[in-house]
Amino acid sequence: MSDNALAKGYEPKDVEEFWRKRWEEEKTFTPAADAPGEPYSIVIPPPNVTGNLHIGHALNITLQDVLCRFARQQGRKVLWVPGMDHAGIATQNVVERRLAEEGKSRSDLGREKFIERVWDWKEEYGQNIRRQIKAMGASVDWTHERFTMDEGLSRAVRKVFVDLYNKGLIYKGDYIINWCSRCFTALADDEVEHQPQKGGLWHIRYDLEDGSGSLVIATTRPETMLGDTAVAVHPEDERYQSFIGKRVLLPLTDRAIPVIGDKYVDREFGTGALKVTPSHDHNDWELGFKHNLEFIQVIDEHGNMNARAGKYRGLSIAEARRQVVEDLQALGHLVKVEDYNNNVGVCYRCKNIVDPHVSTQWFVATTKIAKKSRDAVPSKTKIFPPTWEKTYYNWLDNIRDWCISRQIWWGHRIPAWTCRDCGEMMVTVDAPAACAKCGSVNLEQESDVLDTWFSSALWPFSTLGWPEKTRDLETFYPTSVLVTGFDILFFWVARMMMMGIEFMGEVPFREVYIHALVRDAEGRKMSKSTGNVINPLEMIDKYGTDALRFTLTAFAAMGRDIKLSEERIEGYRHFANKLWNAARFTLMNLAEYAESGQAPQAMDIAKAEGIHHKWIVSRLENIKAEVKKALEEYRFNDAAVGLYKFIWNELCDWYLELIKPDMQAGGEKRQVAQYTLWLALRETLLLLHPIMPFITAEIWRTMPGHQSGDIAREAFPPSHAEWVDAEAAAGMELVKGVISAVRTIRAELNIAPSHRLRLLIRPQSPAHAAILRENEVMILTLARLESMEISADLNAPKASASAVCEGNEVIVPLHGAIDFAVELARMDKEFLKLEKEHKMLSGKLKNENFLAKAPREIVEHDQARVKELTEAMAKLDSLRSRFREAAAEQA
RNA sequence: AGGCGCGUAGCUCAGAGGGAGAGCACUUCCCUGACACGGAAGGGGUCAGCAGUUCAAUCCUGCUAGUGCCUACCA
Repeated sequence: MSDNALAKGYEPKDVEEFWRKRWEEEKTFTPAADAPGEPYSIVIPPPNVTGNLHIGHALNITLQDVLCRFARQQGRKVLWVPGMDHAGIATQNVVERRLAEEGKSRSDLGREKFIERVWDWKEEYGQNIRRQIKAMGASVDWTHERFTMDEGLSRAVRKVFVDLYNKGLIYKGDYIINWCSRCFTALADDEVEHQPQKGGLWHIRYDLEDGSGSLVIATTRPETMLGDTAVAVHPEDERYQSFIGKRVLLPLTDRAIPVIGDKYVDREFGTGALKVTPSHDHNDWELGFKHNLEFIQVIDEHGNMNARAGKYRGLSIAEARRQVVEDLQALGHLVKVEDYNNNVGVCYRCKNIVDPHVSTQWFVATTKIAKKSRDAVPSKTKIFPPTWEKTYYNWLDNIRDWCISRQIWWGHRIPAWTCRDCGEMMVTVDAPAACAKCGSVNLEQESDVLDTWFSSALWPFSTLGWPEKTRDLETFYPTSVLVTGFDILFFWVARMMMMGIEFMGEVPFREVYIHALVRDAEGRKMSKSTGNVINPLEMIDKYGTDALRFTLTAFAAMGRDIKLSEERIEGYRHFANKLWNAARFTLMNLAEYAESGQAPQAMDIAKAEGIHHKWIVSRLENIKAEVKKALEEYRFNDAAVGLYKFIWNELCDWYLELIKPDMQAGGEKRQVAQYTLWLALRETLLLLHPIMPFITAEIWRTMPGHQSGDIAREAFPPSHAEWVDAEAAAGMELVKGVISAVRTIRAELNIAPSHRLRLLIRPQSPAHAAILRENEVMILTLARLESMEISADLNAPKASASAVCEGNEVIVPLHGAIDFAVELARMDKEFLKLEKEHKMLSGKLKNENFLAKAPREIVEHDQARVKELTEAMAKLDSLRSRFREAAAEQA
């Protein structure tokens, strides 16, 4: 494409490729170490390295990019750090699946080989993610790219681990965790999905040891009774009060277990008596400690009954359940079985049922450090929109210690070594050469790795070089804002807050902007399994990146879900094309500057001739302020929609049309129009650039005066208070109104566009007459008139179509075959509209309370409007009567 | 169970305590020298229901019925 002629329609592909390459080669978005300006920084929420970017990422990236580009325009020193997350379980899963296709399992390879394999995959997939981030036009600094398992970050992870351990904030302990016996790993609470499932509620009779009676418990998991160590009832439950303190015989076993009282028990549920299995239920675990009960594990980590289950040993959970129920029935202990639907926890990746299981795990004592993070909001970190604060508080207030060990291979291996000889445990950043206690070199490292979120929690400072005291860290920490979806507010945002405060002594970000979740047309979360994903790359391919970005930005109203439809993207592609063509028009009309590449001679528009020029710069000034304010307040959609309306409905629909006569007139008129047009386009491009970087960059470099420059390096257009001109704006409204009135008459009466009309105007005032006369050429052109006559006492033919516009009678004499009925209907409709408003307002003005209590401006405004309406109605009515007479004569 | 949110034009969604908006779809006319990915002119909504606060409510408050999400739990 040559530099000075734009193609007829906007073709995004080549343009985007050109700019992606140029921005990358020129390192446009790498801030110079000595760059001036107040630092502004964002760390990207690192996408999963094996994932594919979905539309949610596209939204996330777009919004961050809008902020970064806007910040650069404001003269800030901007750093946007890109990177990826190793996503432990998810990534290992992907690789394991691939191995399975080759008929291998990870144990075939062994730990080291397997991890090598994962690194290979990482390189391959990482390239994919990188390409997608680039496709979005993200102005990240690739020289700062990080990976949660690169060397620096791994070191940061170990350092944090060791420090927390030494402070007593990391500990190893038994805990009841969610265990997936298929993946053979612990799962965090948020890795467990709940699925409704049909099951039963078994009522089982337990007899008192002293033979004085019995009680019936209800359970959904009868097989766990083998591990029961108590029965709990509500202490105020009259049915069972007398049982408390006694013992019952546990059927199928030879054990007697106590009956305890605890308010936790829900009297309404089941029988009101609860069997307590501390080793196989989260709540029972708590009860076990509270009441000092015995902990008996009857199920092993494979999901099979163990030796403590006696004769049931070796059975799977399902088999054991069947067998236990059968035996209970045989012994007469089974009272009844009800159908019961409950939610079972399943593993989020393999959908296997997750069972509570006691095992030794590592924990971060988040219960001890959560408060500082809570207190930092909103004083140190503000959350937008603020409604999310409550959610954040709620989570931190109910936080439990964080289980950070995972029984997988891919991830940060826990930096703890145990001496095989003396059992001493050492927690150190670097592998110890020998046991600190006995000197043995026979050491073994923990096999578990850390939860992925552990390294993610350090992201804001680890990516900037911590634990070294780097210049980046000094300059860019705390980061300016974190942009993310609410789905990871807890396990990511809150944890970053904790770690940032703990290790940097300062919150990781000044602001958090929570954006919507993108859902499909039915409002479902997009996911690969439901097959409802909208692939951003496909959208980019079809409609261009800018159209996609604009759509996402226009949709990004705070706190709402986005139901994206492809039609919407298509609609905004039209917008890109519209802008493109406005640029073509501009270049075409600046032909004489093309050769020299010089900008048109600057002039003072505020003092120039022509209210249309004054009007457009006045409007430009408004939109400039509007966009700036909107972006500062994270009202992305307001910025986008405001620009859309300005560009399409004002710049294109009116201004470009209004200056056509000037361009043809030549001379000074043309020069003023050229300069103003150039200026308006220039500033509009700057305003739109953060949202639509590619098309604005491309148009920018073809404009005279820009010497093929890069709009990404330009500042936000300065404000010009002197451009704001209410008078010009009002004048233009009048001119536009008259033109529209004529157009309406033409359309309703079906008058061919090629037919030039005569226009008569009885003006509302000499001032109005003057404005209309001054702008005669524009009116003639845009309304397609043969002539325009303005006079207070002109003689209008009776057979005229007419309208009233701001008190001016607009009259179009008709000749030839006129459909009187159509015109009468039109005038009636117009009159009715006025009448309706008049009636409403005058009614309001008769209300004494309104007059007494409403603000004066409102009352005055309404009074003025009523006066205006009254006049307009009178004029319209008289015009209508004359037309009726003409109609009668015709008949 | 608790928390949060939503109901506005046929569809997808903005919006503000005082004259109801956009995109797409629809109707009529037009290939007018930037653009048919276009232009001009239109049609279409008791802003879920009920009650309250207010001079004024679609916007604030409460309730009802509906709907969605999040968190916890469901022995």
